[in-house]
Amino acid sequence: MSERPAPAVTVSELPSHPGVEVTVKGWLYNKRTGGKVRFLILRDGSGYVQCVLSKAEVPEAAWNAAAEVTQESTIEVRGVVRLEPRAAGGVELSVLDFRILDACKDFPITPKEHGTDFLLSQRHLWLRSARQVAILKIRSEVESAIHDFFYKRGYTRVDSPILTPNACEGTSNLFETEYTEEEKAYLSQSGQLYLEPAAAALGKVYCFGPTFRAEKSKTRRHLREFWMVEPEVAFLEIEGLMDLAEEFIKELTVRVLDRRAEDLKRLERDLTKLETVAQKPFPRIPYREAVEILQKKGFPVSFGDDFGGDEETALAEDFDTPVMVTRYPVSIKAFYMQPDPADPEVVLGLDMLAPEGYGEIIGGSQRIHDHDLLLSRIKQHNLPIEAFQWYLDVRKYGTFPHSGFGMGLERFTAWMCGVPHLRECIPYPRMLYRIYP
RNA sequence: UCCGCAGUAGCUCAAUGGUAGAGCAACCGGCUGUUAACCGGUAGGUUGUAGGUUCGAGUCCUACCUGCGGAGCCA
Repeated sequence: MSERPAPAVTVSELPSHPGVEVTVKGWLYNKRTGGKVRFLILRDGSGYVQCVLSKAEVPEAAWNAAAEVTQESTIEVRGVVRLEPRAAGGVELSVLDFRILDACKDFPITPKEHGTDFLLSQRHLWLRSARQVAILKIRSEVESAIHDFFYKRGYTRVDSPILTPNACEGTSNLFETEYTEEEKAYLSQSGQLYLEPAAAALGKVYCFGPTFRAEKSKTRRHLREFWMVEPEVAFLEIEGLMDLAEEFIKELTVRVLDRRAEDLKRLERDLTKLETVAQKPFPRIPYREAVEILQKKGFPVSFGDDFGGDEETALAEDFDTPVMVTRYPVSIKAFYMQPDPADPEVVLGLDMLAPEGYGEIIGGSQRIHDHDLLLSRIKQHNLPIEAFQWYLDVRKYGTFPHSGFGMGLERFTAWMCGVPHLRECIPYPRMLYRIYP
């Protein structure tokens, strides 16, 4: 490169430096070569810029390097920023000098179609592609928005343990690991039970971290390791919980629309579908009504049946916002959910179903706060009372009504992005029979 | 775990039971503005594995392996 100094900038900063000579470092995304003019598309993580080399205006070494450079080679470009309507993004670099920092040979992922098996085995390299970059940026935006949402409202983040001594809810399969020679430990499948005592200490709390489910699920809506955010609030009851969940989803959606519109466009997401979400109230349908709706649609369901994916989609398809289904039968929900005093066959719980077939993004409930009722539920579910003694203590020492929900980060992100499969919404997906890379 | 589908060049896919092919990537050459650029050329193969049927198997049969889609479960 020339000895002339030029400020180093990122691609995202280029539009604010028109006419200025700058240096950009990154990787070659694609190139198009001609006899007198050559185009190099540079990516640096912040964006993409087309670098234009004219044979007459660059050193011969730079001109030749532009012909040789291969996809994903590390490169350095010195050039003048020019506003150019012919270039994607509206800005390009008129190159003064160019050099290859490291020549990349045979990058496996070419700018053509690939199958998912191949791409997943190359996930560490797949991350570099434009679509994956956009999804990861949106995921990161959602994570920040989650923390901001709770911080603004006076919540304290309480990290729940990942190693736990037993099943939190006693139902799903857990990943088992050796804790000591005598004792097993299990990877957490929910922070909720640990958050309830924390709510007694801090009032409004939330946890946000990885969650593990060892079920042998093989669907687009499941991962074995995923991230879940779980608020838990003292003295909050079911109606307030529904308000919180709705406010939460709306705020996250608006945040993504405001700050990541460009990434959504790259994913060809229909923005109007997300804008609607922020503007309209979310319908709240009691389970008993939901059963009637499904029966009218021809589903053979009756009170006491749980809803599968098809039923969820059928319920959600009538609305262009998420819909909350509330007050499920006691028999199909977790042991800790508070029965409805007005209708003891159902619990004060909610599932929020996203539109466009994205399914359940939130599940939550008011928790049982009566010690003896919770104790009888633990017995009914054949759970070991000793293991839940500490959990019962929340009801023993100054009990209080409280509620919380869990939201799956990847499911929400998938819906925002309009991506059909969760595996693209986490950097390194862990799925049944796939843990590499 | 169950049901269904698939496995051919680095990648994406073709090939009636009868000589394994194309596009992209790679390599060589051409092109003054390209937008997954284009044009010409070169090279690239134990058709997932093992067995079977047949004069002859990528193709038909059996088993296994791997992956994909879905169910159950859930976020």
